[in-house]
Amino acid sequence: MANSPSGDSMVHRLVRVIEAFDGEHRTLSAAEIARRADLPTSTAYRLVDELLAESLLDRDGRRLRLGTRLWELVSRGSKVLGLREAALPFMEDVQSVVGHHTVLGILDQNEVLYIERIGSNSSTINITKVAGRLPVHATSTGLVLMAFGPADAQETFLRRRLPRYTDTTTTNPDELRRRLAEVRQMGFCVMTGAIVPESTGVAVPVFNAEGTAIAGLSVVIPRAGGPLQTSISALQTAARGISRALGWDGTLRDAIRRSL
Amino acid sequence: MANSPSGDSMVHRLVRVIEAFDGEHRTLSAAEIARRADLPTSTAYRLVDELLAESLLDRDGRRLRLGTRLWELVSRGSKVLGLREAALPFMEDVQSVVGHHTVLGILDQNEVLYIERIGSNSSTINITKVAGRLPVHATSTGLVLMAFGPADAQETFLRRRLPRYTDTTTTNPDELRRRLAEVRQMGFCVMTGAIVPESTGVAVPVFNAEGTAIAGLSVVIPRAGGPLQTSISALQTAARGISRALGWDGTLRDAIRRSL
DNA sequence: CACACATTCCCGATCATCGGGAATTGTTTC
DNA sequence: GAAACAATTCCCGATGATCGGGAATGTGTG
Repeated sequence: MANSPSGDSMVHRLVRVIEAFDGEHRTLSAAEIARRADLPTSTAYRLVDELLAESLLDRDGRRLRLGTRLWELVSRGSKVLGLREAALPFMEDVQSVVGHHTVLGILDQNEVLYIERIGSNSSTINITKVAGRLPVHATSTGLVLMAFGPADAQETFLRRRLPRYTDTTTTNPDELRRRLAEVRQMGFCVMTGAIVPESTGVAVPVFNAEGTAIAGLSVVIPRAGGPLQTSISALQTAARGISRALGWDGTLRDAIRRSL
Repeated sequence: MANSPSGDSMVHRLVRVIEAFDGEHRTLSAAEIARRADLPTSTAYRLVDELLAESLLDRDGRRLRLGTRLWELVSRGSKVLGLREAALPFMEDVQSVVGHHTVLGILDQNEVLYIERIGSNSSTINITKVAGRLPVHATSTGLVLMAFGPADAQETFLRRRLPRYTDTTTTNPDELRRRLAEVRQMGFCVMTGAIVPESTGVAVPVFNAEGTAIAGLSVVIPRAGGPLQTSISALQTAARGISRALGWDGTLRDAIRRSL
């Protein structure tokens, strides 16, 4: 059976090609793409040609990189850019008060995807990366997103097997349920050393018009015990500002929530 | 000749689908995609299915949006994110001194592509958009990129027919050549009302290790005549900072340039 | 110069893609 | 609530774009 096309779809191959590029491999040669995407040589070369023709890849000599046109297309249409732009000014406010890393994350495929970060360029360990992912159960952002997010997401989340990172990582479903309830009651989440010790996250939800959390805003501070209350109120003010900037005036809903 | 596949490649169709989404159309139904991408209905539906399978599209009821996974993949591998992250802190510095819109742009396909903007949320008309394009010859950012960019780009640029936007837009090749020389000599570019009247751009180049401009940093101010010198030195300090942050220590080159 | 590797080019077989059409479901409108 | 309209899903045969092995050529390296 000599020339049989492999079963997977064209799109999937393209994804593999794009996935071949990452933070450590911003430029690749065609042969490297073939290897990393596990494609037959000639197939890889043909795909690269097609992508070049559409400017989805840029060529510099024999090195290839993801095209800026691709970034442009995706950014224009994705909701990420809008969210990021709405949030940035408020994140700066938080930053000026709290002074450590300020991070914005959303829920995607049962993980936290970080879409923006501004940081004092030294202070704390920066485990969060823009366009990077972390597990829901081990991050403060993850828990607020889960606590105030859509109900169906919570179900599937609690049904999954969760990995431990340090001895303070909570993986037990019942305990997580308890923590989620707590977060819902308090309106924020503090989590210490669930992935790396000596690093505390404080997160609050950013609500949409329906009152579901669509993003989590958080600060990462060196250790617990600082003036938490200051951070929390700065975060909450900012979160409300972001909602308003996005045209989701949460005032009414907030009032209801508070009066309960 | 009933069922003949249309001539264009798969990738091109996918691009058309992605292009169907933009700032005004962040969510589309499958039928809208078919119309906007000019695809036969059943083809569009099949493509949408494939894209959903790879999470390149997200589905919300019957509305579709560009998947955050797509944004993630592209951002991770693209040089844009790195540049943006390196630049942001310095842009904030500029912002705090100058107080109007501060913008970062790069050259792509003979146009200026803006990749970051921070702005006083009211002051000036914001013609620049993140992930938006403007022509080279009518923007200050465009001219610095051209003046200090790779030589071959200049050739093709000057050979092209250029549109006028206002009566101050420079389209004459010889005059442009003169302006480019001027920019090279001064080290910055000031341009007033070349696209919309009453809006002045001031731009400086951000150099890479080889001494070619890879980005243009600029501020947009309401009208000419303000304390230009302040803006320019703020921009230049920032630009040097960005180069350094990217690991391209421009000190040596700057010294050479200055001593000429 | 020899060797390894990257890149380009060629080509026949195969099967995923194409798109018309019809059936089904959902949404407006009067 | 019924009719008119649009959106979505499903089916299926014909077609040609895609597949990938292989050979030739280019590039760099010790």
